[in-house]
Amino acid sequence: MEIEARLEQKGVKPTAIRKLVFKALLSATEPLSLAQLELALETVDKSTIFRTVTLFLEHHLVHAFEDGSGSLKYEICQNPYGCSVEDMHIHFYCRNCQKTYCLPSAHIPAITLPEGFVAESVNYTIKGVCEKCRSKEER
Amino acid sequence: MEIEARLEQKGVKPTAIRKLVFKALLSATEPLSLAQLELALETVDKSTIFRTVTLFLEHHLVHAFEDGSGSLKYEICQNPYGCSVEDMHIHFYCRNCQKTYCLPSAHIPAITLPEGFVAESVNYTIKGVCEKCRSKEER
DNA sequence: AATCGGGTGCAAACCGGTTGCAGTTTTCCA
DNA sequence: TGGAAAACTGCAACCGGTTTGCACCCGATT
Repeated sequence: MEIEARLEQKGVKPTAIRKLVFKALLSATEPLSLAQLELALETVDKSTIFRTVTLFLEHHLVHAFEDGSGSLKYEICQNPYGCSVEDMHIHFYCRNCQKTYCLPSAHIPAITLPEGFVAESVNYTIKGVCEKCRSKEER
Repeated sequence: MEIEARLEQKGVKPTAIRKLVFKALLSATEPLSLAQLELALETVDKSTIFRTVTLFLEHHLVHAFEDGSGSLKYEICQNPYGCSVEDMHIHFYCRNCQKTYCLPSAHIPAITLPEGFVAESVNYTIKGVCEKCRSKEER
């Protein structure tokens, strides 16, 4: 199975729960928080989910970022063979409906850091109001 | 006094504590968390500091962002007459020494949002290791 | 001086995230 | 094949940052 292979490829033993968590993140239409994962996987304990996504993080299966909602969001790395800084995209968080949009067309513009600084991860998030909510507000 | 004028200009009554908080943020060499403000202003209660910066936020005297440290950082808006999205700069957070650097030379490259989306704030943060910490690590 | 409303301190609640521990399952080797 | 060791999971408690309820205080206004 596809999911199993991706876990194994990164050195993560594909237990039943891990496959569930991975699948939930894969099939979600947006990056998910721990709470959202907990909701989606009612049978699984939150500490297990936490440890699972932490494991995924360490093995570069997913990445995490803060979108301005106050909680971390987790997202599957697009590139199965390693998710580099350049691959990261911008996120848009709607303060009204609380949905987090990926803007995959918008790659994060690179910045030249001061001499000696080393970037390990990048977070570019825009907060505002999405199209749907704005058209509602205007009425 | 300068500080008093800036508070009043934005419709914030300049109480003694508010001036203290504003001054602390102004004179800091980096954006500060609530905990850091609490430390800098030992006589002031943390809930008061919280309500003060929240008030500042509402009146666009400061802006807040999450730098990857786990806590929000507050920073005086550079432009006293309103802090627009274009004025925002990039932050660098060192996971080793936990210092947050402003990279004011690096204005955030603009992104064209999908039709109908409205940006209200922007957060572009890079996490990694700063020059000082890196040279230490290498020894 | 009495009154009123905003400002402040204290304590407690809250919430997302994290950990300790015990029970269960899997692995692996004698 | 049995049985110990290691890995995985659930439960409950904890933690730190943030937020709120409430009572008191203080300055402004009548």
